Amino acid sequence: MGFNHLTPEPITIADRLFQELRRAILGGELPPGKKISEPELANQYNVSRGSLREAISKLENCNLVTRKPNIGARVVGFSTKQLMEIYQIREAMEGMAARLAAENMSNEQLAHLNSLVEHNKTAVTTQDPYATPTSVHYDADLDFHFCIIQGCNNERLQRMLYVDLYDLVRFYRFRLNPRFSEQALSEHELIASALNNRDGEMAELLMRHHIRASRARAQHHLLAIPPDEIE
Amino acid sequence: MGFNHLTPEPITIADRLFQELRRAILGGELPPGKKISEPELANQYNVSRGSLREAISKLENCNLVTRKPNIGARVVGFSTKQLMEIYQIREAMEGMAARLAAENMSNEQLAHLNSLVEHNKTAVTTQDPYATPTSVHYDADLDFHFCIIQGCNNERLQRMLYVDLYDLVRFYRFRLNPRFSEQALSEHELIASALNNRDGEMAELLMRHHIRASRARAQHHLLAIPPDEIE
DNA sequence: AGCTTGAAAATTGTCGACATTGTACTTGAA
DNA sequence: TTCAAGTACAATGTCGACAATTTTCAAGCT
Repeated sequence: MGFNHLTPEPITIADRLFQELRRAILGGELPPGKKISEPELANQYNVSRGSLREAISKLENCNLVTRKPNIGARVVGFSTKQLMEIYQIREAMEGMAARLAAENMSNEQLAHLNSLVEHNKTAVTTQDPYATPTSVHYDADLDFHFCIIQGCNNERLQRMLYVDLYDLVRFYRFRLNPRFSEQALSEHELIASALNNRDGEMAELLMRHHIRASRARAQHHLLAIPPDEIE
Repeated sequence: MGFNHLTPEPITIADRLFQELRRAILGGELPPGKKISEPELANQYNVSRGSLREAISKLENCNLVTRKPNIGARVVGFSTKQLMEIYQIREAMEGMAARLAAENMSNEQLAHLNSLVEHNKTAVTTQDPYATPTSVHYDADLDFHFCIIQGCNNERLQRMLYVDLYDLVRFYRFRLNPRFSEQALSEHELIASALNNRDGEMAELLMRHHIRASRARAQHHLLAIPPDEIE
């Protein structure tokens, strides 16, 4: 699973801890809403509580845990409302990112994006049995969005999407485990073609439509799940 | 100056430190790019380095300082490029916030917004000598945007704007000290009227236009400043 | 003079112990 | 039996000291 985005080398102990805990949360070992016990985890990972607290602080930045003074930290909770909120934010921010990418993306980045779309298309049509939705399509969708974000030439927008939002996206995606619809694929193709034409206005429109549609698909998918499994 | 947004009571020492340092950075006591010396500040505020480090961590969340492993923290730097990036992000996020506010804002919130606009209009037309641009108009603009954000009914969008972006906005605004143009006021009126009509589409369009225009005004204003005062 | 090397000083990272706050349980009375 | 208060326990907040790394600066060489 694509955990190694923007995490170069763990220099310090707190950094290493942060990455391991992040992985544990995104991978489901630490369930949503679980209390994070400082003494327990410090013991488990053989580090001091100070370093652990710094790691928790970083997790708070990614919105993967929430802390209350004198009470402690918990893994972020799962809620349909929050998921819908995230889609709204992505619609706005990634729409802008697509517009900027159309204007600023390098030709190399564009070529990479096209190869992603192409590769994904063949993977879907050939119905490779090993290309399960949880492995291939999954990361393919993420990679598509990451590639565009990377081309937007706005460092702060990139950082906000990467560290403030996309860990939450992964958090929900792992738990919802959505089938990657073929409709989403064709939406990707449309966006890519707008980017190839360097049409920022169109790219923003199509990206917003794509994310709104994804939100609707997720909502529809949620209705089919027994309510007791959610939240 | 409006520093007391979303800062209820300093429960813990680290919280208090965070607020004081935040104020120091936004108020200009700690200049952009200044190295943050842990021993020095810990001594100055009579706290342990541990608490100070936690406060610095919180400042990092607000994007007011940047930290590098084994090197230390610095107050965020001033750069025209970054300011323009922030305007682009605000255009996307606050545009969405305006759309959502049109749909979800309570009548009380709407009334408050109207009173803000009205009060601001009279303050401008009467040319009250005490209503200097740095005190009244200043916070008036911030309050206007905050009021709309508060009405958008998307908690995460609110938090992202408040904690991740608006401290940076204050950071730049304090240093640029822009004259509040009458054009901006009329743009506010237009946005308010769209919100009164509960027209989300129009509210988003007008908000985006307003922020894009503000960005152009800021850029124009920057060109009139000797380059050595910037960065 | 300018550059490289090396040691000394300062700064950041890490740790364990103490203080303070929250929590759970027991005990007692209505 | 149920609720309240108090006590004991556990978790978080805070601190000072030690270890590892970076920076500084002075000596030596080309």
